[in-house]
Amino acid sequence: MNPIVEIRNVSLHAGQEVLIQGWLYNLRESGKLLFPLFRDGTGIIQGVIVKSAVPPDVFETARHLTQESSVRVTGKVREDKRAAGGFELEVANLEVLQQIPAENPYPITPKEHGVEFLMDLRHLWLRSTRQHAILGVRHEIIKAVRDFFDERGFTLVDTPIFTPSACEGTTTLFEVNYFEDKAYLTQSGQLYNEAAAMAVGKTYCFGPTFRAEKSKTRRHLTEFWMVEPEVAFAHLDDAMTLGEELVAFVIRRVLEKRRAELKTLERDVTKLEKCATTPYPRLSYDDAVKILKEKGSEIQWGGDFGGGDETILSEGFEKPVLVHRYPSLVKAFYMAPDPQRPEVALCVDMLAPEGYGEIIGGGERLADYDLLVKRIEEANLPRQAFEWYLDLRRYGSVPHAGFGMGIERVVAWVCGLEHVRETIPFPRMLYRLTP
RNA sequence: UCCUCGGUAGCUCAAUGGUAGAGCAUUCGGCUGUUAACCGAAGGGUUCCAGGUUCGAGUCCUGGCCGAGGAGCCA
Repeated sequence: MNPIVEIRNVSLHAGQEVLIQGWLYNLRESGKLLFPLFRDGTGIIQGVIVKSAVPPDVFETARHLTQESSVRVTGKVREDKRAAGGFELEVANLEVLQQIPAENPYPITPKEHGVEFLMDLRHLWLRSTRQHAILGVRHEIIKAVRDFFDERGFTLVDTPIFTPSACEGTTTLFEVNYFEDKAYLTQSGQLYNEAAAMAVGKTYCFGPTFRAEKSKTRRHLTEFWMVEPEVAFAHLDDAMTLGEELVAFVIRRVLEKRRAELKTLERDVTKLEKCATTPYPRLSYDDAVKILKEKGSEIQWGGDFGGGDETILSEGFEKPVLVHRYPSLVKAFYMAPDPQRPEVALCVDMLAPEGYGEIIGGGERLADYDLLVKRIEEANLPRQAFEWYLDLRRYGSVPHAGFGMGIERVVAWVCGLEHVRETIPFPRMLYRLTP
């Protein structure tokens, strides 16, 4: 029996006869020669079939293989500079598991396709090299995020996806039936994270998040993944430092482990290399408004940045930039005010370079019981729903800070993608619930 | 919700108000080193839907549906 070999490992088997299990990626033909490309999820290898060297039925079977038909192929691995990847497979035999009929061929051809067509066929689109590379980078980013927090003594504490009410009361939530009651899909693990931080000191949650906003831009999904650390006894500066160290760690890891994928995506890695070290530039909201006004933005002090403003700001820096101390009025009720200037909050947004915009948002939480009660009332939130949250200020309240990082926006930035819809296997958007 | 653009072969797109076409995909043929191979041939159409103008509509008009980009909105 020939050993079953993954294509990524064929170089270890040069000169040996092996078995590869996969799919036909493409087939080129040149007279009595066939060049089938096989993929198996770990890579692509070119096969060579010489008509005179194999039984006639093997040649005929191979000649009629259709794109994405599933096969088991045996053959000898040989180093050859003429093959992409440096190795090719001298095919000796070929077992077809399923031949896709010519009347109903695989719909995604090696040529160009439109976004709508590819999104309708997202379940098949994932097989293409480009999507494959993005999935690999996404995996590496998630792994790096977990390693980062695990190595620093954080405890993963999962927060609920069904929630009884709005966490913040500002954004639109997805409502679901919960037996005789109503529940909402979480928009943030934030409040539960604060409870966890009071229990274990340093915590993070990592899971899906849902927002029912009718946003239709390249930066928005209705379902996306967010990692949210929360640290007891931490202040705004600690959150900023943690954020920049996390992002730099992730960038270093991807540069170290996923060069091949970044090359497939034609990513300019020199731009990422500049972001692999800290510190990142820090900018107060006041200074950011000044810069934006100089560059012609309509922004006035007190207003939140629009998408265009974020782009202008981030384009001024080669590294991600930390914008801190926004006006309290545009931020959530639980943000701690700056004791020096109560009109601004101890919060921070990290804007990725190259116009990718906000990837992190967070800051120091309001630890004072009386002030928190006041803010809940000012925000017209149902006090009763927040009694458990107020307990965190009744029983041993301490300063604490944290943030949320949107995984898809980070993946889009690292991969250099136009749109976040390609960063998640099955995107959920305003007008997209299938497949 | 608003603005802009679009919808023609399985896919990507052409077509001055006057015979609906190309490339890719599929099938067949040619080629012993191809690299999104190449060369030749064939099959393949409710031009998004409904109305209207016209001798004649893929093209112009009205309404609708669907999509894309953006705005608003959005830690």
